[in-house]
Amino acid sequence: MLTQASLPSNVIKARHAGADTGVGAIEMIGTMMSFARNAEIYGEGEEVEFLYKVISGTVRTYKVLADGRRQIGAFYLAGDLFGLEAGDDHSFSAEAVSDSKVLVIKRSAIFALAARNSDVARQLWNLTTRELRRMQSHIMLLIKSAHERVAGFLLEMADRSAASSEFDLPMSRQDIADYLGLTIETVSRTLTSLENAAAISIPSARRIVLRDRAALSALSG
Amino acid sequence: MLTQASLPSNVIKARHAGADTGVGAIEMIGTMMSFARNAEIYGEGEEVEFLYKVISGTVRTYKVLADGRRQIGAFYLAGDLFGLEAGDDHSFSAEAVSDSKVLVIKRSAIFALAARNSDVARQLWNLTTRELRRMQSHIMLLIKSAHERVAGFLLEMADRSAASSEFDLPMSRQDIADYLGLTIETVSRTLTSLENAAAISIPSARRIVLRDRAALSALSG
DNA sequence: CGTGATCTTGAGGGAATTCAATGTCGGTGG
DNA sequence: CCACCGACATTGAATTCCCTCAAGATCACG
Repeated sequence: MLTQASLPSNVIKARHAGADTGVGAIEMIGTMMSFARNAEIYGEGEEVEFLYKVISGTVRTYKVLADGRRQIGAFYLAGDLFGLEAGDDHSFSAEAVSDSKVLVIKRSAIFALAARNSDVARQLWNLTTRELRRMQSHIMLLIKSAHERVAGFLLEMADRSAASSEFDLPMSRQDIADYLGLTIETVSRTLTSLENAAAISIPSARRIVLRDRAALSALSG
Repeated sequence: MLTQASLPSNVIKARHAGADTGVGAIEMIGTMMSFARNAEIYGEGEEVEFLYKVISGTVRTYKVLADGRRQIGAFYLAGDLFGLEAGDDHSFSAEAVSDSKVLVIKRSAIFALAARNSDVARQLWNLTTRELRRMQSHIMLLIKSAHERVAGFLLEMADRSAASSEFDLPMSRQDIADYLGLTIETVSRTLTSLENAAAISIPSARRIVLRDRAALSALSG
């Protein structure tokens, strides 16, 4: 356990239920920070200094290619941990999709903790393997057709939301497009098409109701 | 499929230069096995029991969707480690692309070693982060155009080959297509087009000579 | 209400796929 | 030795899917 003296004055000792995410003690020490919509949390190329936990809101990680194309690597919802990357520097940038509260934990504190506490080490490992699985399913999405990608994305978001058959999309169509490797128009048209096929309904642009999960699953390849 | 019974009698204590791959002691104990072209090394859904090091030949990991589409997750060349996955079960299958020799190491032996030897633990971590980076760049490939994917793939293979400007492709066009999320025809056409553009030459189907690496880089997005 | 941002819809074109045929290479048996 | 065969690769033609460019529609917010 770290001593009070070793921490900045504004540290909050926040206690959260860790069982749901399986990460326990890691997030028990950190600083709460707020980020406005579209605010940068960290930038590509910066040193990896912190681990982050989304308390409220949504975060996206992304990379911009030389020609301006943007690829979104992941969306992180409330409860998700992010910021742990391969190597010492961030290969992605992170931004708040909507106004967000994020618990910021010093990486060095975690690694110090992990060295002495095998439970923490295992939690770090769990976090990493979860990230690996996430990337694998992202790859499986990206090889599919537009309909399959969008259907798969909706199912993923539904699984990650509390109420699994009805939820709000925190991100714009552009964000979804950049996550799925499609254009904004294709995303929009595909959503409309899924609605016409009675697989979903879209009471408002950001609200999704799953009407026929089986049809969506079949569509998602 | 491997059985535990096949291991004890013929264990080889193999010593390899570990500096190049940064994995040192991990591969010092294991069993050498040979796999014929297209032979299965492990199957999707099987328990993760071993870690593997390619000694010679090439290995592919892949997943087959319900409708028969195959996605190749990665190619592993001589010197590469593979088989370490998120979770207790393999989410991909692994096959020999060409006749291959593979060093098979018990997972439990490695983890036992890692528990006592922090150097081994760090090597395991390095292996994992390398896998994360590989997946990230795979994702970045998959959002691009066919020309960019193929150009990027060739550059990747060149970097991983000894002679970086001229090399043999161990895998078929179908393998490349399934790795890049394209059809075999598109891969073939794109290679021909790159040759016509004087970026590469293809003395034989499996042989690639990089003629204009700058052009390829530009093409690869 | 206006104004800008976001989203949807339409028309047309281009890129990749599909279906089909031909070409090439390595191995095997006559 | 070489002719044949099967596997692999290339090429062609037509189609489909997604993108681009463009115009409206809707929504959030001052």
